Amino acid sequence: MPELPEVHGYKTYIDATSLHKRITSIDCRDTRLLKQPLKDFETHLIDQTLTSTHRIGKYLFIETSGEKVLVLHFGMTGRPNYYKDPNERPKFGHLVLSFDNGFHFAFENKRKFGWWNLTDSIEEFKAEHRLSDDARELSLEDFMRSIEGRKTDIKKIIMDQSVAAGVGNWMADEILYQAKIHPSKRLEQMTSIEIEAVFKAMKNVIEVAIENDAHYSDFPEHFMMHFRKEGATCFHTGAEIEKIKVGGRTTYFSPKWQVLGD
DNA sequence: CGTTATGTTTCACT
DNA sequence: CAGTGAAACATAAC
Repeated sequence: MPELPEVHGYKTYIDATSLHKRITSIDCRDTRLLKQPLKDFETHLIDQTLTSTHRIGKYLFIETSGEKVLVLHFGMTGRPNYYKDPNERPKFGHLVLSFDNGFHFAFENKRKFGWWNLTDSIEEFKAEHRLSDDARELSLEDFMRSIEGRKTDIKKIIMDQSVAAGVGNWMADEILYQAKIHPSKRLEQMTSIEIEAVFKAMKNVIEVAIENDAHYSDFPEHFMMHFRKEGATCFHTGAEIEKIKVGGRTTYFSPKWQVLGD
């Protein structure tokens, strides 16, 4: 379930398990997960080691002892899995790196929307993909600058990876619930106070989610993740949560708490 | 069987 | 160029 906090956890996991071990082989069951030919990955990764990781939004960059940087995106259903016994290869571990210590790193991807790529530099990749700074690091000034003049729904704005890298669908709903802002509120109709409230809520949701290892049931009780579903009721108002579409994505909000105004 | 799902990219229109 | 809505990608789970 990878949005920023989940990928943060994956980074910690990979740092603790998979660095500084010589890569002996790559097993790819489905090359659709690779943005470049398998041969390229083998050329650049075999006999090398993973040396460090950097996360920007939902993207994880893994530097290697070779020339290239490995880029991972987990899609909607990806996660890493480090294991020893080959029989423990996860069902959806379509892509596996094996290390000289006998352990394996599986890139699990049930729905195959995740992928691997190779890049020369993180900065280059970031520019090519118009990726903003990570939402956790982003300054209010940069945030305000990048949304200036935009005319669309606030939810679409905060989910735009060129505005704040890392905010996905559940986080956007949570952020707007915490900020008491209707997801369809047009940016051009918002006051700077409201926009700042959204920014602060974004920062808070990220920190709370990371503190709790993205484990939703451990979130504070006033967090929407506990009632982000049809038929559930809002913690603050007791009113029923509504489900709508915003920017093509399913959106949950509390109509009495997040009032659209006129 | 039909619907839905945490994401990104592309494309045809306004 | 900015924004919109839909489609495409692929597949499990309800």
